Amino acid sequence: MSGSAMKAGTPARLLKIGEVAKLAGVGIEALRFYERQGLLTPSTRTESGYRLYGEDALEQLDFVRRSQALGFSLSEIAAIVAESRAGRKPCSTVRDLVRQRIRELDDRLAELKRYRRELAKTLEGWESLGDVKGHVCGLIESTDAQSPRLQSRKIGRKANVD
Amino acid sequence: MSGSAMKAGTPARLLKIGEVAKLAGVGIEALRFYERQGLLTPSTRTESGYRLYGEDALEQLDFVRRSQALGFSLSEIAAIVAESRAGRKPCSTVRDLVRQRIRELDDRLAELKRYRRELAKTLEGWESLGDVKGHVCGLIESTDAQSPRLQSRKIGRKANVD
DNA sequence: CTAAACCCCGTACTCGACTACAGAGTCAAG
DNA sequence: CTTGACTCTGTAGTCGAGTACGGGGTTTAG
Repeated sequence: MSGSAMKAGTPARLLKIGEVAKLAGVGIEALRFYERQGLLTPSTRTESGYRLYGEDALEQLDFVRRSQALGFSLSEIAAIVAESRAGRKPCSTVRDLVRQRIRELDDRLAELKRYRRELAKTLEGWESLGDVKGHVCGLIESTDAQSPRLQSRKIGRKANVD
Repeated sequence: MSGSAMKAGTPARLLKIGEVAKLAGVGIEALRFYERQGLLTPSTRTESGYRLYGEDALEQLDFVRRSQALGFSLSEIAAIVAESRAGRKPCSTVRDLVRQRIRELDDRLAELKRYRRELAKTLEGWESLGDVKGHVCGLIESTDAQSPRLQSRKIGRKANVD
């Protein structure tokens, strides 16, 4: 990621929050927010209280972003980070987390595929049908005879634990 | 779902909110909420104001639930419902919506698959590596040399429109 | 030296999809 | 007739991941 060209000459320059934000492509407020969540602590502060981040902050941020993308919530990420910072190997914890996430991912993948198929089928149906008016075009009903009883209504992630 | 066995003898019996809730497996509050959102209006009210739903309410709810599962937001669904109730064929609108959703779905599917692969790879790496402590186990970094630069950081659905 | 640009903190707001609660009225069984 | 289950309205709270704002202090370029 274009970051291996500088190695000598830069003795871990400290960045102010705005620079980090710009470099990482996140908002300043997000950085402060991450700090509150224990996700990314500036390595120092100036006399006057300005946050100063080491360049590793960018890596850390990347870690956060990528973990997020992989389906972890900020609090999970925070937990991992905390573990790791406590010197304890977060590996087993993290591994469990990851295993679980993989399982969830598989489920969601399957679901999404099913939905995709349904949508496509529905669409086809309409296309060949011309315009029936009124009634909602039978959007979903009867595309599938087995009523797949969707269990994760919350398509976003992680149905709320009832 | 098991609803074609009653056809004669039941002159579209009216259901009270609690019955609908039970039959549909949603909370009463959710039904009232849906009503506020224009998603499901009871067909009548009693003198005293009790909501009375026809049996089609169950179908409608199913429609809502399934549309949701297919990735539509409640407001999109409401729009569709409104269109259809206005007598105008929502089909073209809906078709566009659906086409778009399919595209989005494909993207998400691809993304998820990629993430899945990454996760699995990471996990493998750990498994073969034993426990390194400190540092976050290289959770993500360097699993993939091409830095897939994730564009939809918001994995939930529909990155906020910048 | 001054003004613009940057940064601080704390609080409050956003959005989506609900859920909870308070206080009051209604309905069916015993 | 009373009790308890059910329903009404309206407002408020939840969760996640931030964003926005107000009222300051600080740094830096000109």
